[in-house]
Amino acid sequence: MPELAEVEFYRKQWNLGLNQSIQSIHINSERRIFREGNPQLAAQRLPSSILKESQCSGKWMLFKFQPTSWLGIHLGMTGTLSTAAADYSPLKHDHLVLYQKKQSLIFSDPRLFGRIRFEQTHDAPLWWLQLAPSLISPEVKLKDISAFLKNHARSPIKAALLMQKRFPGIGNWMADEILWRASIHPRRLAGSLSPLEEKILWKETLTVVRNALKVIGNDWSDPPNSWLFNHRWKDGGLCPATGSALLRETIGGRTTCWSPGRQKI
DNA sequence: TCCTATGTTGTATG
DNA sequence: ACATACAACATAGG
Repeated sequence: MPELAEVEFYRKQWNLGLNQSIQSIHINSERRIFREGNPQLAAQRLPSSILKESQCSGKWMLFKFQPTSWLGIHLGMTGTLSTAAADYSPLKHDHLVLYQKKQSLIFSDPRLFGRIRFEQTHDAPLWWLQLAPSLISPEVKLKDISAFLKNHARSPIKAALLMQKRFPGIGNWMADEILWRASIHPRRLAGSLSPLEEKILWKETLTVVRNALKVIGNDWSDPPNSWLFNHRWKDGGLCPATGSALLRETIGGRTTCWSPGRQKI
């Protein structure tokens, strides 16, 4: 499910456990979920450590534990974070449960596309520091976007928007939402956009990111019906702007929805 | 049975 | 080496 706003929502679910120590942990499917981490080390070090803070970077979350433990979590396609009572019994798809005195913190993921990285370092781990800067940080400028699109000139713009190196946290629905707002056909090649189209694309990217965080990132409210979001999945969906039928095809390897009258090749 | 699913990566190909 | 395309991963639900 998760793109940057949903990831932000899930990250906050564990805030209930801030500044409390871990009593014990439960790990399941560790060969896959910890495929680039170290489950033994996590099982050894997390108990008795204290959850201090967390952050998001794109679709990654990082949880900091005192004294020197870090838990990086990616939710894949179907991962979730939640909390439950302190005596919670893990279900089939619960791959990590951190038991605290007052509650348990749960990572669950039926499809196992998610991943957990555990590190024992003083500072935040290197892989975290090397993630792409947030789209809404001042360091990312239109010229960076423009240069990136030129470097991927022969990719459909839809595929380019899904590349986490430049568009961290953007996923399938946000990419479609951005292109719909910018009135750009998802099959247009990234290198074919005019300077004006690039400018509009970048402006709408920022708008979609900010609005998604505001609406979904806080309490998972439904986006307003004026967004493409509420119309894109169902057969027979109509464009909220033009009222005409939406189209869906696979572009850039993902099901893509667009409004043919508004987004032209 | 077959198709779909808000993601990423390894591999093949150009 | 770089860019692009696509199968593979694993499970559930329509």
